[in-house]
Amino acid sequence: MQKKLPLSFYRRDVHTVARELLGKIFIKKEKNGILSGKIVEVEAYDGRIDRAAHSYNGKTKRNEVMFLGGGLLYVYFTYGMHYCANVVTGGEGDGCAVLIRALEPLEGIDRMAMNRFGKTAIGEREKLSLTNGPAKFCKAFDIDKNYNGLLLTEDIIFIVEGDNLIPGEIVASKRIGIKKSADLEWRYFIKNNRYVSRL
DNA sequence: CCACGGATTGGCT
DNA sequence: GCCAATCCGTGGA
Repeated sequence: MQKKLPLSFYRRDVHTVARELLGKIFIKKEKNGILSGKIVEVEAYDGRIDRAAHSYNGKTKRNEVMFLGGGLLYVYFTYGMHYCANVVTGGEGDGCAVLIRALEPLEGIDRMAMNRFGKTAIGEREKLSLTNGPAKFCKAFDIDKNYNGLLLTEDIIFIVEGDNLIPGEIVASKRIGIKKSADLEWRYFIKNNRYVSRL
């Protein structure tokens, strides 16, 4: 097993971290085994200048984890039924985070299938939609508010080295599903990867 | 106190 | 492509 990314990886510029997270392996250790996947799509949020960021209007109970500094997991609940997970970046007080939008499933696919569809026998179409969206990935990995504020250098949820991408493999585009600061091209994804949520 | 709407998804037309 | 589902944080009265 590869070494966990250190705190210093996360405590940098949010766009640098967002781009470098692509190709890396997101891992959750459970009693029954490991769930893992390659990160293929992310979005950057910067509360200092970005009106779409939850942290834009300052610290609240919901977003406080975003202000605690790089290396924490920020999990929020939305639309009355979905969780989404972010990696906090930068320094304390910055209010920056990278939303994990999609993974390519690697280990524990049967358990992801159970979490998403309630069965292990899935076809190609279902496999492709296991983790190709921020709430789908949280459902597959059974990530909810209990994981909010978790330190990514602990032995529960963490990220390790994976594929080394060349700049030409990374595409930047507008972020999905937001109305404010909608023109910023702060979504990054791996070109031609089948598990990206949308083109 | 109350109303609004959201970093989404899946089902139906 | 359109829209309902379903909570709760947030902001205004």
